[in-house]
Amino acid sequence: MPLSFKQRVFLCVAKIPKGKVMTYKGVARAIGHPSAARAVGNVLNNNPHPFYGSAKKGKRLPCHRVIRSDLKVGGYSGQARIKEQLLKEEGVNVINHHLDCSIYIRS
DNA sequence: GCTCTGACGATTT
DNA sequence: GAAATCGCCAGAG
Repeated sequence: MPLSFKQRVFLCVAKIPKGKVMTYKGVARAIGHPSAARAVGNVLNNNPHPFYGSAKKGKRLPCHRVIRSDLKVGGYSGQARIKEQLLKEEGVNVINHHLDCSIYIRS
């Protein structure tokens, strides 16, 4: 049985290396649904393993590394501020509320 | 099976 | 360049 849409999103986001970010569109295309960027956002919203609240274990999902195609931070369960902070901590340059285009992975 | 929602995307104003 | 509008897809009720 093929993995669910949310499972694919989960795995794809988990593969994003530290210090790099991926767009919702990129993730959507990576899992075979180029126009399902919105659905990807839904999955992350329902993501059971938030990054900022996890102590250890590999079950954490670095959803903060997923940004909008506009290079904007996007949302984060109502705490977009935390997301931006985490990105900065990982070496991502945020310029005028826009993320550095040189660290964004295009598939 | 239909309708509403949403951490989006691209285009137009 | 920013804001508003329409279109998009997968989940939940």
